[in-house]
Amino acid sequence: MALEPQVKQHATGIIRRLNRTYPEVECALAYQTPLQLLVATILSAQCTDERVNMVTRDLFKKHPTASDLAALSQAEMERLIKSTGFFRNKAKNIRACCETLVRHHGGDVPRDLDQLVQLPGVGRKTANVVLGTAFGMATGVVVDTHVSRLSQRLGMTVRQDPVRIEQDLMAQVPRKEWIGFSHRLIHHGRQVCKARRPLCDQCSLADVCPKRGV
DNA sequence: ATCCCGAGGG
DNA sequence: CCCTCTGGAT
Repeated sequence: MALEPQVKQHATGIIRRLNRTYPEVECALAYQTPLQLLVATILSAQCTDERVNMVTRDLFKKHPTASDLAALSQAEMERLIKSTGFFRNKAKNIRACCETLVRHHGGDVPRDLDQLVQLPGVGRKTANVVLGTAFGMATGVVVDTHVSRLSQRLGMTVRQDPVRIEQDLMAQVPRKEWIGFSHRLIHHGRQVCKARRPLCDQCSLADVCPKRGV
């Protein structure tokens, strides 16, 4: 199914503006290894990145590797990550996830989307972040709450389902831009195109946005 | 569709 | 008080 030329032009204009506005932007989560990015991304569900970084700074200082993290008790892990919310599920998932990595992957993170998604607590969004950011292997566009909201406002999709949204975006955005596009949209969504009160008067995408001022 | 869940903004 | 924050599993 061929894409309308004007749809692709619309996307090109959005990408160009994002790249000019945020030439340096990258992943806002702090990490030193792929394993740490994986854990930080699991913690980032329904939580601000600043809070995740506060928690992981202490967590990774004493427990930097998968085997360190797998060795923590459920109660101790819960205590360390409590302020990120969903702490029971996240603690259980991180422990099981690290246990699996130690047992089946030598404590390393697999560079494979299908294997990543099988890990407890790891969905498509998390897997795309890790592969694209830590390994430089873009397997898709990262679709989180910000990317969903902004791609809808910008008229790049009318879907609600994250998988459908990702398909629409992958068709409009060149592969080499997938990860940068994701991070810039997320950054723009936090700073300007906010969920509650979007700052349309200071938005560098306003001239190509169907929803500007709404 | 629903649950998990703390923290901050308005 | 209500909404939102880089979701995932059931």
